[in-house]
Amino acid sequence: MVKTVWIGDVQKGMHDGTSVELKGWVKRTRGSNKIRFVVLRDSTGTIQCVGKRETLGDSMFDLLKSMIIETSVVLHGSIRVDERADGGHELDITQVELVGPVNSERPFPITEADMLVEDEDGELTYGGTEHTLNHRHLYLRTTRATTMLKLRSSAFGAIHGYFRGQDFLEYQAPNFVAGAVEGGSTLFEVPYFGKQAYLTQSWQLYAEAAMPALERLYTIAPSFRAEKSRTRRHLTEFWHAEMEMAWATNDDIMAHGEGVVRHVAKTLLEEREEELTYLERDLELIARYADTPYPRIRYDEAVETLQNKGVQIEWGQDLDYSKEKILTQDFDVPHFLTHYPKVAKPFYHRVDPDDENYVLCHDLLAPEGYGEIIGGGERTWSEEEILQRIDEEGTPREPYQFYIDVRSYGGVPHGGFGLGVDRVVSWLAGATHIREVIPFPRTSRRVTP
RNA sequence: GCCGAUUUAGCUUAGCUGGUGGAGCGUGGGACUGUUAAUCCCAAGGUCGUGGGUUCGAGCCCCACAAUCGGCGCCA
Repeated sequence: MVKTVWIGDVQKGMHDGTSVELKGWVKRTRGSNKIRFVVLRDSTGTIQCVGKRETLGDSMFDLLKSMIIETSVVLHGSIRVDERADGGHELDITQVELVGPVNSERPFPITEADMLVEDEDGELTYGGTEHTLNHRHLYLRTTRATTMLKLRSSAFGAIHGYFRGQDFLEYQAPNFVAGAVEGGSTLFEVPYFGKQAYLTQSWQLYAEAAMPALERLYTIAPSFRAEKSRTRRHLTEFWHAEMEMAWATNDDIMAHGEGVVRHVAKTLLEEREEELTYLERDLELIARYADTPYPRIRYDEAVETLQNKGVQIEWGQDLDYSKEKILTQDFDVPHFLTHYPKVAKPFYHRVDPDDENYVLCHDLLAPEGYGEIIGGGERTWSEEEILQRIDEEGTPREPYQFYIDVRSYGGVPHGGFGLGVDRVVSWLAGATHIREVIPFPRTSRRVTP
């Protein structure tokens, strides 16, 4: 039963002239009553398989003819180099085994036409129709979806590789929580044995609790935010790569943020050149994201730049997406925005000791209009300061008692960041929408399938 | 929460000033071919999102509702 021959390897020339059995799914068929071409697909690629009536015999040839799109099959035969076949290799079929049939009255509902839908501006959109979203479980088999999932896998691997290579420990926090990290309005409420619980928005508060124990820690875990955002960069459930580090400054943390993003870009180039090429990504561009240092500018400079460009903005205002987009136009690699005004950020950000109007924080903005991919900074670490900041904001102390306690027993300077993994993949893949890079996207209007 | 748009066959769509709907893909049948999203012929498949209104007559005009999509705010 174990599969030993992979189509990707066949197309690399690893089985030329040998007899093999190929297991996979029918992607497409064409042919006549005498010769039949079956394009077979597996997770590693596609290959054209040829069957002739005169060699297969009538019953097996008719069986081959009955295999419609997405039928699962085992095809036996020999591999031959053939320029006429896409990919350069071909299987001469000698035996046909039907594994899982497809009922022709209910054929595979995703067709080529679904892949090539133009919006009003003539731009192609992918998998964004109601039909493809309703059939997401089947849409995943399409080349584009599979390609995205491969990039995603490599990105996850790269993040783990980066942090483990830097001696960070992987650490898990609960997903049921009692308090908010961000604003309370974006919490998903969950009934919890007669009490009110929420789905976590971030691993951070629990990571800070473990910071004095582990000192360098990270995770990749889902976070949940009940934002009714309707944009191409928002999900209600997204995968959050977060790190927390003791004895670290804002600059130290940014260095890791830059390090991990560049490492993801580098890994995709190494592991997924074929997929990036399929997506028509400019490999030199990705190489630049991997090799070039990311500039750091302060909030004040950003505001000044925007004002010089004639954008209406006042000091103290948060930088929304439209303004981020104008800023990113000046950069061809991601760049950091640092030192936001205290009034624009929540209590856990540490106030800059050099100027109490600012906090020691940073956002990393991706180019090409993809926007914020990292938010992080130094944490308010002394007990007095955290109590003062919580009270200032009018946030109740009670749900955060454990968070305050951490500071009562040997608090130290520390910080960390959260990275939107889906956003990073979306950006590096050049996706038209973030839902392209996650198998079952959760948005404000969809939880199914 | 705000703004805009869409809804016609399983899917993608065309539809003229209002006069009972065309195509491509897919599916079935046939022809033909070392085919490349094959090609050619034929067939099945539509209460035009739902409800109401205007009209002699509504896919098309008006109202309501629903679903979906796109953008903004907010964020990763």
